[in-house]
Amino acid sequence: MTVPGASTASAPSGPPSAETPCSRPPGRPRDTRASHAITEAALRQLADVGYANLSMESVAGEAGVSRATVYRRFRDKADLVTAAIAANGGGDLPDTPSADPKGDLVSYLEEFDERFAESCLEVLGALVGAREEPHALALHRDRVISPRNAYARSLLEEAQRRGELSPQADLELALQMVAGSVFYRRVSGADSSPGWAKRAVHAIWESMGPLSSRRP
Amino acid sequence: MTVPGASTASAPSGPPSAETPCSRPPGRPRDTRASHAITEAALRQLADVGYANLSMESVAGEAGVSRATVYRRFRDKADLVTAAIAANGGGDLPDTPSADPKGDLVSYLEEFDERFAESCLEVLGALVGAREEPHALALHRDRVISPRNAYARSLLEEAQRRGELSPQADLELALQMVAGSVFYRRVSGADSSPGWAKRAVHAIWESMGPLSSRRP
Amino acid sequence: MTVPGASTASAPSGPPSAETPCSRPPGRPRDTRASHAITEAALRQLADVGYANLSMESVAGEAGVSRATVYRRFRDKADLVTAAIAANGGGDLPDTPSADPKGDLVSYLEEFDERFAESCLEVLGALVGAREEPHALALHRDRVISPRNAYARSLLEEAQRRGELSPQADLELALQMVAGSVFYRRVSGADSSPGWAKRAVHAIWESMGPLSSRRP
Amino acid sequence: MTVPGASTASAPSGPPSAETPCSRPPGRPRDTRASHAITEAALRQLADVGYANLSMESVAGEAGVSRATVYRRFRDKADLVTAAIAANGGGDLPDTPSADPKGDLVSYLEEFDERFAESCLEVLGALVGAREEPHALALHRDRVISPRNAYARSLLEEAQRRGELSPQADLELALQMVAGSVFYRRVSGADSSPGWAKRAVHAIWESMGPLSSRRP
DNA sequence: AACTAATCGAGACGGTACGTCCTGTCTTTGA
DNA sequence: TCAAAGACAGGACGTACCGTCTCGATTAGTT
Repeated sequence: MTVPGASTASAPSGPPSAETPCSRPPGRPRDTRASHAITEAALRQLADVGYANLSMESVAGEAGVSRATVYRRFRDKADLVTAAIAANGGGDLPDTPSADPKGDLVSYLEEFDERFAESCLEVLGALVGAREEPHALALHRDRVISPRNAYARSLLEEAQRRGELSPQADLELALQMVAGSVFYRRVSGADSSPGWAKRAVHAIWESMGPLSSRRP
Repeated sequence: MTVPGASTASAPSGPPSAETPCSRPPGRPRDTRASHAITEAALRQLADVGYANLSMESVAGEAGVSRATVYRRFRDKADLVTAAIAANGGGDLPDTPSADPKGDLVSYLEEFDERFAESCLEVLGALVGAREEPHALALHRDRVISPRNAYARSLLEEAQRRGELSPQADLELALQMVAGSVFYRRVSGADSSPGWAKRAVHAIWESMGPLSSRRP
Repeated sequence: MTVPGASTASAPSGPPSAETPCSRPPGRPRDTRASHAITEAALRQLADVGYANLSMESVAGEAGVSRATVYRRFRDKADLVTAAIAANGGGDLPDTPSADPKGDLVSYLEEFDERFAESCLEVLGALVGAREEPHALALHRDRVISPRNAYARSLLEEAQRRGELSPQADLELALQMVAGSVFYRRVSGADSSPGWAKRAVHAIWESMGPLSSRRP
Repeated sequence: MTVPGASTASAPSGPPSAETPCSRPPGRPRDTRASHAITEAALRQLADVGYANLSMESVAGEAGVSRATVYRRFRDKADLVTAAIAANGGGDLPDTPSADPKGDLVSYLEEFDERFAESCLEVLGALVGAREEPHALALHRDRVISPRNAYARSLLEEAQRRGELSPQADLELALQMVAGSVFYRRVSGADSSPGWAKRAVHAIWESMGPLSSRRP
C-alpha cells in the first residue's frame, strides 16, 4: 500500500525485489524462509486436496506460519495459489531460440500436461467463476498462462520461419488446438494414449504445412 | 423435461424399481413445478454469480422453495449444478444422422462455446478440485460432457463414412483438438475472432482428409 | 374435532371411548394395535434416549407405523409422551382406603422414584420450558401428576384420620416435602441410600405427629 | 465477573496452563463485553422463551455478536445456558458463617424459588434427558447446584453445631426435603401460600430438633 | 355390489435450529 | 516493523426434526 519500493508484484507490499538499491524499508524484514514455505505448502495442498479444499489455515499450518503471515504476503486465496504456481511451480521456460520447434513443442505439451493441466483447470475454474474480482484471473493469466502461451507461440513462429509451417498458417488457432487438447482430455476424463502430444502436433503440421492448401 | 414420473433421478430417491413400469411410487409425488424452478434458479445463478458464489439458500429462495426441498432432490451443490446443466441447460442434441457433418460440427462448436464453455469450465474446475468425492465429477461427465462428446464424435464418424476424413484418421484426437480449442480460448482469455470454429474444423479436415498422409 | 363421541381425551379426534352406545362413526376404525404400539414405543424411547432425543419418526418406526398415524392420535410430541406415560405407564393406583398409610406412603414413594421420577423430570422440564403452549403442561399434570398427588394426599388424610398426624398438620406441605425429596435427589445427583423413603416419611411423622407442637 | 484473564473457562480454550500465573495467553484476548452480553442475553432468553425455544442465533443476535463468537466460548447450547446461570445468574452466596441458620435457610429458599427454580427445572430436564452427553449435566451440577447445595448444607451444619438440630440429624435428608419442596411446587403447579419456606424449615426443625426422638 | 368415509403407508413440503468450517480483518504481546 | 496467536463478523454447508400436506391403497359399514 504505502510501500516505497514500487514493485509490480503480487499483493500487499510485495518483497522489495532486491535489485532496487534504495535503502531498505524500515522495520523488521520479512522472513524469506517463511515466504518459501508458504508457497511450497500451497503447491502441495493444491496438488493434494485441490483448490476448493485448500484453506489458508492449513497452508499456514503446513508452512509452520501464522495465518496473518500468509495474508501479509497474499491478499487472497486466489492470489496465494496463483503466485505459488507462478513462483515455485515453474520458472523454467527456455528462452533461447529452439533448434527443433516441433520436438520442443511436443515436449512442452507433455510437461504442461503433467505438471500444470490439473491444477490450472481447477484454479481457472474457480477464478472464472469468481465474478466481481477479475483481478485474480488476470493475475493468473499474466503469471502462468501468458508466459507459456508466449513460449509455445515462439516455437510455432520459429517453425514458420524455418518453413515447416506455411506463412499463412493461423498460429493462434494452432496454439489453441494443440494446447486445448491438453485441457480437453482432463475435461472429458479421457486417458492419454502415449504419443498423444506427438500426434496432436503432427496434425497441426499436416494441416498447416507449406503445401496444405494447395492440394487438388 | 416435463415428464412427471421417471425424473432425472439425480441422487436421493432411487428409480421406482424398474420392473413395475407404470405404478407410481408411494407417497406424495414431488412437486414438478418446484423441481423446475430449482434447476432454473440454479442455472440463472450459475450464470450470474458463478459456481463458487452460488449458494443453496439463494437458489432455494429464488426458486420459492425451502432449502430442504432442494436437498431432497440434490445431495450436494455439485449435484444440483450438474443436474441443472444437464436438465434445463440442453436436452437438444439432434440424433438423426447428419447430412452435413462438417457444417454441423461447426455449428455445434459455436453453440457449445456460447452456452456451455464458461459454466462448464468453472463447474469442472470445482469438481476436479474436489478430491475425495469423484461422484459428482463422474456425474457431470455422464450428464453433460459425454452426450456432447458422443454427438460430436458421431459427426466425425459420419464424415469418415462419407470419405471426407481418412479411414485412418484419429477421431479421438480430432475431437480433443477441436473441442479443446473452445476451452483454451476461455483459459487464455483470447477473444474469438469470427469464424474460429470454421477454421478449427477446417484444420482438422485438412490434416485428416483422405489424402493428407499421401502428400509428397 | 368434529367427533360425535365427545371424549375428554388427548387430541385430534380421540377414540370413541367405547362406553358411548351411539352408532360408531363412519369410515374405517382406528387400528387399536397401532395405538398400543405407539404409546409403548414412546415409553421405551423416553426411557432409552430421553425426551429431547425422542423423535416422532423413531417412535413411529419402532411402532411399525407411519408418522401420520402417530399425528392422527397425538397432536404433539408433548401430547404423545404425556399420554403414553399416563396410559401405559401407570394405571395402577389402589383406590381402596389404606390400612397402613405410613407404610403405603413409603412404598408409593419408592415406586414413584423408580418408575417416574426420571422421565417426569425431563418431561416437566420440557413442558415448563415451552412457554406459549401451556396445554401440554396442564395435560401432563392432569394425567400424571394429579392422580398420584391425590393418592398420596389421601394416604396422609387417612393418617390424620387415624390420629397418626395432628389435625392441624399442613398436609400440603408434607406432601411437597416428601415428594419433592424424590425430585431433588435427581436434581442434585445424590444417590439414594437405602431406606431414604422410610426416613423421609418418618421425618414428617415426627414433625407433624399429634404431640409435635406440644413439646416443652 | 469483570476479571479480564482467568475466565470462567467453560469449554473451548483450556485454562492458561496454570503454572504461569500472570503472563497473558498469546493472541487477541476475548472481548469481555461480548462475553457479558452473551450470558446476559442467554439468561434473558431463558427467562423469556424457555430453554427449548432459546436459540444460539437469537442469543448471538441479542448480544450483538456473531454466532461464531458464541460457539468460541460455549461448545453447546447446554454449555451456554449452564454457564450463564452460573455466571451472571448468581455469584452471591455469602460464605461467612451464619448467625441465624434457620432464618438464613428460609431466605435462601425463598430466593432460590424465585430466581432459579423455574429455569433450573427446565434446564435440568433437558440435561437429564440428553443421554449420551452427561458432561453438561455434570457441569450444571458443578456450577449451579453444588454451590447452593453446599451453602444450604453449611447452614444446617451450623444449626447442628448450635444445638438447634440433633447431632444425629440426617442433614442430607433435611436438605433434600426442604429443597425438594421448592421443586415439587413447580412440578405440581401448586401456588405457594406465603410462609411456605418458613413452614418447611420449621417442619425440619421440629422433626430433627434435639428432643425429637426422645418423645414418649 | 356399489358407495362413502375414514384410516393407513409413504413421503413431499416449509420452516427452523444445529454445530462445523472458512474467509478476511482486527487486536493483542513479544521479538 | 514483523511475527505468532487468536478473536471477530459474516456466511455457507449439510443434517435433523417438526408439524402439515398430498397422494394411492385399504377397510369398514351404509345404501
